[in-house]
Amino acid sequence: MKKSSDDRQVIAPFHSHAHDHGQCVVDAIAAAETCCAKDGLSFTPLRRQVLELIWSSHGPIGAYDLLEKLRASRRNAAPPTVYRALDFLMENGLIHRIESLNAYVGCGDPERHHGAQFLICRDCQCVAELDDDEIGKAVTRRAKALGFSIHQQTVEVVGQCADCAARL
Amino acid sequence: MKKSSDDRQVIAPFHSHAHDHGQCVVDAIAAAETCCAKDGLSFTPLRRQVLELIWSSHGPIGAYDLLEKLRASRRNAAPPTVYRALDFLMENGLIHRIESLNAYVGCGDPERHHGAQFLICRDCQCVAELDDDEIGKAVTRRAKALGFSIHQQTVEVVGQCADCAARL
DNA sequence: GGATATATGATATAATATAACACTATGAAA
DNA sequence: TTTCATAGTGTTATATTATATCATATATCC
Repeated sequence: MKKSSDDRQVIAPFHSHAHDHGQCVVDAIAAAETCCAKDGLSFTPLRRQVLELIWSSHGPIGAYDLLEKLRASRRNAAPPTVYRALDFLMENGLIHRIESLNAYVGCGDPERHHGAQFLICRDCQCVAELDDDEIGKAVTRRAKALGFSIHQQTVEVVGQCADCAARL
Repeated sequence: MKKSSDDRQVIAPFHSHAHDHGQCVVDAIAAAETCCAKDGLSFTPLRRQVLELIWSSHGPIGAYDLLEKLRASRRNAAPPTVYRALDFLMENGLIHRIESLNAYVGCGDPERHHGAQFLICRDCQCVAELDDDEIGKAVTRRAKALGFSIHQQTVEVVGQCADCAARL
């Protein structure tokens, strides 16, 4: 896919439900393998499976929905099973938590530590992950002016994506 | 308080625990009265009391903490009692919900419809509410480039405030 | 006053997340 | 090789946050 200046900082753009999502999942797992290997983290079968399920869901997914899917192959999975995997994946930048949805999405660029902004479509529930320098810098500048040192930024924008605007 | 260029867009700055917070509460309630009167909303005793409790808490407060305080004067208050009041206050811009804390704070500028960014200190739990044009515009610009129409922006930045940096 | 909408009371339950303790496997230290 | 330490998972229980539902009261409008 050719990049235009407008999507240069778009990590995970909005994409149609028609694209080859299976490939997205495969690529994401491969990237996670690489990350974990590099950092000496143990990417266990459980963690891998949870990450696959998150990517497979094609959008933010809640912990309990995840649990239900997980139970297809692990009959006795319990909430901690899922939450521990989620904690691991978040700590290591493989997924993000969308606070306003109590849900989780795969990170489109796990190998790079980055700020993130999410555009969340309230109609189709799809999420675009951005890493917009301008936004990040504006936040940093203002925080600095107030003597505030940033630990973590969460930018969540709820609205309607282009596809839904056209479709509805 | 004299305004410098740096706090021009700061709606509710970080403030020491020593300031006259009673006055903040009184002012906030007065502003809410004005807003509601202007918009023909019924600012009932319950809603007023919940707003007072939120402002009195001097920082983000959770629904169940609020419920407990509310029970001092309303023995049989239940979760819906609080959540309904919170819904009213949010819908009408009198408070904001901090997603990453599951908590609520009074809005420092209820009479004006505005975007909001929050700097949340993880040490003292204080919150600064900003309405930084640059941040808002950067978000808007990028959303526009993707054909995304914004409904609501939540910017939450977790870190350490200047006071805590000096104190710890 | 009666109809309608709005607000609150009251009970139950849903949805999200964590605590605590037990068990296993792996690998390092002695 | 035994012992110890650690990381990962299993299992049960419970905490925390939020909503559904139906009943009752209060205000408003005609």
